[in-house]
Amino acid sequence: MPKLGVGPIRRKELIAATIAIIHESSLNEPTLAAISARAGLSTSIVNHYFKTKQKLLEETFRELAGVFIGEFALSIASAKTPIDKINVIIDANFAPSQCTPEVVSAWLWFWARVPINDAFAEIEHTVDNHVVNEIKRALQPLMSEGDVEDFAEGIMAIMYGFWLRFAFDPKKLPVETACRITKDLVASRISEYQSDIA
Amino acid sequence: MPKLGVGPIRRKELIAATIAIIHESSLNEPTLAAISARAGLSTSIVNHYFKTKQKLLEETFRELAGVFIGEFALSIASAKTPIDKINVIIDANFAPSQCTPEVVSAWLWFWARVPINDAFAEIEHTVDNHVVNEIKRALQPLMSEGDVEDFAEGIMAIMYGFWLRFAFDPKKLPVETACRITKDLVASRISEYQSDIA
Amino acid sequence: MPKLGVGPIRRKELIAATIAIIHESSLNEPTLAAISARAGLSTSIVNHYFKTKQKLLEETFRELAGVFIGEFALSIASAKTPIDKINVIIDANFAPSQCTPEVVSAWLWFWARVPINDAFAEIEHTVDNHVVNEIKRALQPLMSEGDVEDFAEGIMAIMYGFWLRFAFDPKKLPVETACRITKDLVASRISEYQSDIA
Amino acid sequence: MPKLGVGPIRRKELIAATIAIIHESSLNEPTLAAISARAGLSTSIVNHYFKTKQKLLEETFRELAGVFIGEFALSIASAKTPIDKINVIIDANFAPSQCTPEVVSAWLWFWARVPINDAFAEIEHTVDNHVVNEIKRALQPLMSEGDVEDFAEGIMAIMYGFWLRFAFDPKKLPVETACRITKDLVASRISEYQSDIA
DNA sequence: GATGAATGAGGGTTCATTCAT
DNA sequence: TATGAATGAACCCTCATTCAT
Repeated sequence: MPKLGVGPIRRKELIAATIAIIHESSLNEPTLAAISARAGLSTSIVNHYFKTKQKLLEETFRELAGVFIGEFALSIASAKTPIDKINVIIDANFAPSQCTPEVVSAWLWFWARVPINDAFAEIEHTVDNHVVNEIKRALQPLMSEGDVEDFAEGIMAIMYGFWLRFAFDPKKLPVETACRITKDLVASRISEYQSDIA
Repeated sequence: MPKLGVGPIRRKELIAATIAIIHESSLNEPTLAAISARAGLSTSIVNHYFKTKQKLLEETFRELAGVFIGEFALSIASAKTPIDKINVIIDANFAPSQCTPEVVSAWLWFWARVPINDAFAEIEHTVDNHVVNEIKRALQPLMSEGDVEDFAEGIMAIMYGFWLRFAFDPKKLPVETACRITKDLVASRISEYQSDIA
Repeated sequence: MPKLGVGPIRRKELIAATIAIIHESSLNEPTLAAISARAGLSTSIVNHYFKTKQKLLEETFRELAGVFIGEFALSIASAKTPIDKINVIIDANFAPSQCTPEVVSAWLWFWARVPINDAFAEIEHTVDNHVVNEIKRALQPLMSEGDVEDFAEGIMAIMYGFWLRFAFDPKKLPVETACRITKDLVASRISEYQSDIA
Repeated sequence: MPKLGVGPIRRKELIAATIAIIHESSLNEPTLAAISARAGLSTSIVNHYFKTKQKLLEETFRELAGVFIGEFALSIASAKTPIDKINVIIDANFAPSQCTPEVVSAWLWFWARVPINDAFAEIEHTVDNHVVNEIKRALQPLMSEGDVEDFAEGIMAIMYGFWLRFAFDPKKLPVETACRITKDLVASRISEYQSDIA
């Protein structure tokens, strides 16, 4: 096992601190002072390891995206039926690693800035494409192309909506409940769709 | 009809500018410079009319909340069946006044700051209570108390999720489509629920 | 008795408010907002009656100086012996009208700004000359010219020192005590001076 | 001898500049712009070293108070007779370090703000207690308790009065003269007091 | 006679960044 | 590798002033 130099360690620490501070500051711009204080380091360290704040944020977003795509890739292969595939996708979206308030806040923060930050936009675009494509591929056997589009939008909307609640709602809806509700809604719609066809 | 003095007019203008700038700055803190420039006025004017930035933002949130509650109140009375009531609630949430990118962004911005801003929290709390109560009241005839809770959460999640897309997604999903998808999902789930019971 | 128009009345009110606010703000620059609020008027009124803040302050200082000179002039004529004259001067300095915290604060405020405000300097100069001359005239029969100078400085210093305490010291030393202590110190010094001569 | 890093040096420079600027601005609120310009540094440096203007001012006052208490402590031990002790106290008050226009202006400025600034109040209170106690201790052998109080007030008043002149009077009364006058006044009063008793 | 509308200058503070060590 | 020194831009806010009414 390769021993990490102090560099990569510090980078990880700073990225973790960034995510934490984004959440704590309620979608306000996280300050380097807060981030480095959280990491127990001086402010200048950011310049040392990431050159600019923007670069630190990009790395943070890339890290988030990487973990998410990872969750996704792991399970999708094993599913057989369309319904199974959809459920696996839903499970990935509600994976514990993706549903902590800190992670959700960070996702929202980056997502909100996509329109004014090209680097963020590119990362987000890649992830979004990936997810939407997987959903569509799973749905294709079940319905017409136009319906697939709508259906995918609906599923995404439900999951985004629950994420919002995970980030901000003090009632702390359990992830499992959210996951179940999502699956139920999707299953109901699919079964109804199929009976409509028949 | 009472003629508005220049005061109320300027206040309206500044509130409108605030909403616009919140959207444009992608959930960054809107600056008074940007807001007043948008309104074609000097920065000092905010102190003149609102005393502080915080007060301006509170007024802005109150305005948003008022309009939303208004949409809501108008239509709810006319609905007869539970399904009708749910659909009326969904219509209110997807009313054109609530689904422009500017308005959605503003809602998200205020919502995100609820945990760190007591004045915002109070306004949000009032609105949230109102909406959740209406949904629950509509669902009560249809299902058990525990299921009502879950169902309400699901409906809210869908709508929140679509709102997120309205705010940020460049694909500009039509509001009508979102509304229809939501209603379909809800209707499917209800009809399935009822056949499960039977 | 001539009836005052509203103009002179407002001017008096604003001058009184200015003195009060100078004291309350602890030698900070009094703001027009505070002054006019105290007078129950709008800010713009100052421009209306005094044109500028500087002019208002000058008028205020002139008013203070006028009252002081008045106290002074009233009593000086009646004194016969040098000691009597000195005591009359001390009494004038400790006259009730001159020893309220508000008035003392105002004096200090203007006095402090003499070096950077020519208009204030001129007013102060006139008053100072007047007082010093009276003290010297009273002392001349008692001692040599050089000693007169020193003695006058000492008397002024005592009185200024007590004024400082009136303005700021929470112990609220009674004016009568201050007056008596001053007179005692002066009388002791004079009697010792005379026994030294003899 | 510990070598000072640049930090302590800058802090000293900024404190010195603060005192100078308070004097120059004639008891107006000193601005950070003026202070840092005087120190040849940028405005932001204050945040770097003192965090806030208030903190800078507190440090400045603490510095003034420390030097004064130092003057005081040095000499008090060596005095034997009550009169000697009083004179030593007077010398300390008129020590060159305490009688420059800059230092006196600063004292007055802080003193004036004691009623509205708790941090200043605490510092002032400590110093004031110290001085008054020393004076009283010196006078106790000479007179009754009630007289001690009055006498101490009188001595303080004289010194405060002279200080005022040092700060603002362009005639620039020599410190030595002020010191001598004060001692003479005190000595006269004491000797007369004693002959009254006898 | 009196006020509200509106502004521009200047205040303290925050913050990301650069640089020398 | 890591930090403190230092700055300039931008922020919100205060304030005296001008102007129209």
